[in-house]
Amino acid sequence: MTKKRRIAHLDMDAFYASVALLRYPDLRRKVLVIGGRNVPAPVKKADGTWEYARLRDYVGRGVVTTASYEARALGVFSAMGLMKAAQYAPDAYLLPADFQAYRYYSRLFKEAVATVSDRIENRGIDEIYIDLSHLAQSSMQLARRLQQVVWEATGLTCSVGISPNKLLAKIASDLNKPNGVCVLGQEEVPTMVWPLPVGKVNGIGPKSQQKLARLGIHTVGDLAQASPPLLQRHFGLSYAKWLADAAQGKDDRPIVLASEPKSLSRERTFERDLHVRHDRQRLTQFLEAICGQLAQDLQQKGYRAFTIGIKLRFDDFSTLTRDHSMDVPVVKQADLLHAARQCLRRTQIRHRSLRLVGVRASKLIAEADCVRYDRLPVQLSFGDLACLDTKRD
DNA sequence: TCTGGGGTCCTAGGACCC
DNA sequence: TCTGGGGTCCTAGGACCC
Repeated sequence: MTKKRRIAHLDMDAFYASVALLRYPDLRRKVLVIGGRNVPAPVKKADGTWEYARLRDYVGRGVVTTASYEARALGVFSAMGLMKAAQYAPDAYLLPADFQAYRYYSRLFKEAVATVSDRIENRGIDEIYIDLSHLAQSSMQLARRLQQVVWEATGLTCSVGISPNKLLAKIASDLNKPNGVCVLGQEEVPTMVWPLPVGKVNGIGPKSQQKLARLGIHTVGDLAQASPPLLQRHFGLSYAKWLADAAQGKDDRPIVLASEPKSLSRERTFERDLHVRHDRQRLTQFLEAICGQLAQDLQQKGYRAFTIGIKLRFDDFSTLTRDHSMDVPVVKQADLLHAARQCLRRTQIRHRSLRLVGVRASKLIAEADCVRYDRLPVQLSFGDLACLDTKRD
């Protein structure tokens, strides 16, 4: 019998937009959208005020990264194309993303949270799970305390959900946003969770929502009442079981305190589609640049990769991937590029137009663990290496 | 006026091995 | 003279998340 857990989910409120407001406070309570490539940074005028880009002037393929709550009220949401968002909110102020600033404030708020509990699972730049099981205070006290330390460290608000597991904590943190607190117990699942649309459950995305809707399942309550064989027929054994558990608020995933990256990647969507033959030079330049960035990322983070893959997105938005594995891990731009070209050779794309090219490094090995590869002739395989090891020892 | 960029995980089929 | 069965690794695609 394991001790009852107490898990918090802490979610920063409109994080990118809120960080921007720290620097540009005159945009507070304004309709504000963050996103896009080539969005001009604000310009300081002679009188000391700032001049901002407007959403209606944007041209390109960028999407909304974050919309302020005022912009959301007009129907603008994350991942929406900026040109489409401009239809809903043409007068919105538009700021480019500033990832350096986000990383800085991300570190600040996480460090502040660690003073309350250091059992933290990172879920990206603006949210975390926190294990509070070992603490004595009430959940409400802890939630308020978390909000307080984050506010004091950053001047930013967040929303906190506290529950017996990650699934419910995530749902809870969303219930009273922004600057909200919600303590949600297992026994409240029927009254608080069942009325919600299935899409509120982390793990049920657009595709599954559509499929569930076709079965007449719209709310979590509908899902809780669905017959197991029906779910199994449409979603397969394992996902059906997960769906049924989720509808009951059951989830025993642990808090993961540390993890190593599984892959690193870089990709680039072009301003206009590029034809594989006619725009060959431009494509080559992009591919080289992407491999250069990825090589830099690998070196900075201290990894090499046994597998390099490419990702191509065509003008019809369909996607193709190819992987190329090697016996010796690579990290240099020229080696990434060579591997990427090996992938490209296995495609038939001469007559197609591309909107995106990406390169991915996977099967990573820490730099510290592959010093040995430097001394080996390239012809030696991974298997040979194991032999050498045993002989040496 | 369609749809970014960085990730994780799952599935399914084929190769390969015993 | 028609063919097992399990395990594991690899690749490709897709769903999902922030």
